[in-house]
Amino acid sequence: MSTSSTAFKALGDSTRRAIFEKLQERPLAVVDIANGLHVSRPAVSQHLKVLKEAKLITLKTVGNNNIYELNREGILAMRNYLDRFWEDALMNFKKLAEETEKNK
Amino acid sequence: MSTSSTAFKALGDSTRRAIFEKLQERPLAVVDIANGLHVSRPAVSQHLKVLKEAKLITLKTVGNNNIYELNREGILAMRNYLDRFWEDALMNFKKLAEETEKNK
DNA sequence: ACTTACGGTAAGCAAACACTTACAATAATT
DNA sequence: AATTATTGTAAGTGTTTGCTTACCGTAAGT
Repeated sequence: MSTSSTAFKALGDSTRRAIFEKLQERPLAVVDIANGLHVSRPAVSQHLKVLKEAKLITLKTVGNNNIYELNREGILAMRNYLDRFWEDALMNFKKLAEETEKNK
Repeated sequence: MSTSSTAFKALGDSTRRAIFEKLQERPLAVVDIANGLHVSRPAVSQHLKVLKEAKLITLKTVGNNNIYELNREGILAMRNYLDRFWEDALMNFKKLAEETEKNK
């Protein structure tokens, strides 16, 4: 599957966006991520896997703790992809509007 | 559901992104959108409904044709939302890196 | 050594999703 | 008026998804 698809899908789920936003504040262990969320700890583990595969977060193991944090590279890549995506969409939109104007 | 969720989900499906990208070139009737895609025409109708509800496209009826086109407003809104989203993520990332550096 | 805490994964389940075919409504064509 | 073309929607189906509980491995604390 394309990079964009996995990233879109990863952030399309509200629980995963909640996790992502939690990690914006600081890197956290799985228990701390799960704490306060409305789903079980294993569910969080599964979501973390999805976010990791979408390259939006990374993990480093410290002793028995898995500390997750945002993946700067992945986020930059996604932002760049989307910038072009919107850019293309809006540019074509503009171009088309001009042509329509011309043919009046 | 929040605006961002519906938009993320809308673009998380590859068929819908294919439709969206087709509409980047020009406004199209449903038959023309379905033409060349690997799914049936009613499936396309359903996808169009999702994209419309995500405010990514609009439609205008011309006789018996429903012409769909990109929704500039919605796309701009989504882009702005995401700009801030990435901005926040990256800024916090940077801030945290600096604090970690300071406490060395 | 034993226990406790952390966290990934397997199995199972209900809800959501992406599709299909069948149908109905409307507008253009003849 | 009858037919054809365009489109949305309903009903049904298989797959995917998001969740749960149960379980297992590993590392730290006692």
